[in-house]
Amino acid sequence: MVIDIKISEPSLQDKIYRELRQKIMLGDLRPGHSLTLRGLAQLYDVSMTPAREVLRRLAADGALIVTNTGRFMTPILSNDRLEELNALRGLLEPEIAARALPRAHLALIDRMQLINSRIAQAVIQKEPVSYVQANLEFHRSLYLRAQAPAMLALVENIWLQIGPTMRVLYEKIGVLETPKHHVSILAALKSSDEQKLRLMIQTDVTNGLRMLIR
Amino acid sequence: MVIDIKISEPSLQDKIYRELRQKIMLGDLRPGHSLTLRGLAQLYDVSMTPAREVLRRLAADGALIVTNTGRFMTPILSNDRLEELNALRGLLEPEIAARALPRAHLALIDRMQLINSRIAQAVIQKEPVSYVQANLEFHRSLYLRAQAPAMLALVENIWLQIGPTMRVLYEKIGVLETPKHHVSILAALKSSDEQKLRLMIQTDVTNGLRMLIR
DNA sequence: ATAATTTATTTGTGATCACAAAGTAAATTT
DNA sequence: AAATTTACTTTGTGATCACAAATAAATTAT
Repeated sequence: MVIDIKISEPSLQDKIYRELRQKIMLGDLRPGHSLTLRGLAQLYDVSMTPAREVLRRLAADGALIVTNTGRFMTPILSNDRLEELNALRGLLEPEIAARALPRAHLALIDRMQLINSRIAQAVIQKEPVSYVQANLEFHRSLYLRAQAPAMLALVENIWLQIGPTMRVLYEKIGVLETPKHHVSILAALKSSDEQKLRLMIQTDVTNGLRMLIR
Repeated sequence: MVIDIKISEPSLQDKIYRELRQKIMLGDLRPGHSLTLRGLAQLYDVSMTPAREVLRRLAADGALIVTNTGRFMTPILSNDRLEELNALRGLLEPEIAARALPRAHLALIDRMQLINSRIAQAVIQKEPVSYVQANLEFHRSLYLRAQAPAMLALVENIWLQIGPTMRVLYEKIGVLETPKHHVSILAALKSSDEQKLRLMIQTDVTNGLRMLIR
């Protein structure tokens, strides 16, 4: 009997998809940035076929919008929409954080503390992209412990939609300060205080935008 | 000056996408039902190209899962996953309902009452599909008033994921009774009682599943 | 008979092409 | 100089094909 090791290599478009998705989430692309099939295909040295699938998938995710003439671009969010998306963060993230709390052992908290120092570094060096990246990683590393994949998927979906807009907001305002509620979040984790954790996550998300949008 | 009326006819794949999406949401397809490119293409009398895009978009929505060998099928949800998705409903739907409350005038309530009678009819005739359809329409007609498109999109996304599973659950248990909390929801709307509305939506969602899953 | 192997069929992926619609630049007219 | 028309380029859509991997069916061997 021959044992088959399943390799199941990721298809070509999957790699492009993940790469572009990451770029959008971290704000590498500005709002209104348009992407073309042939442009993307050329960039990754593939044919139009994988390129179009990637763009449509991202559009299905809300990472891109499709103009009424079929063009793809990163979304330009109205203030209303941005606030709605942020309200969703404020609704979902405290819940998923609370679910992660019982499973958040010390090693995780240490790692989050480390990530937090990376955020501080990004503030000093005034690098909005790595700031956003470290900030999201701070939250994600916690949420992963919730073992709630569907919930995390929704949260990341929202991050994806606000990515480009967050970038320009950070650029405009400047990354002035390290998120002050992160230490409170860490404290709430250490003391296993669910109510405090929910509140701190909530305010971190809410104030994060209020600071930007004024 | 000539005024151009933009027709912007929906592309061929958009029609197929919406149709299939609806089918899945309403439970026309059972969990584990597999869809093939050529099968779908033949069914709608198109080439493989539009068919594959539709399937990938639905997969991006979570309406379909992609096996590790690239096949498409409707998801078979574990109990954990189903409960997680239902918890998300319980989190999101009260919020969006509360947002709709100030805008819910009498005409809407009347319409919801009408839909509710359709649900009762479906119960009598033991038609799970039209039961699910009317039930979702009851909720959606309310949520539409919230003017929170991103929030509604997330809610519908969840409905989409649980569609096939709900169908079989209703088949197994049988559609025994009209959802008893709907009248309370309508009452809360009439009296503009936000707290009651939130609670009733919440219990309607929660009990709906508990009834099925035992 | 049952398990293992071979053969045949089905299936998704990526490439290439024609085509029409949309966008852009240039030219012409008013 | 401004507006309109014309010509040109870019772009997404859908179709068709070759190919390799996966699945199903048939065959052989134990």
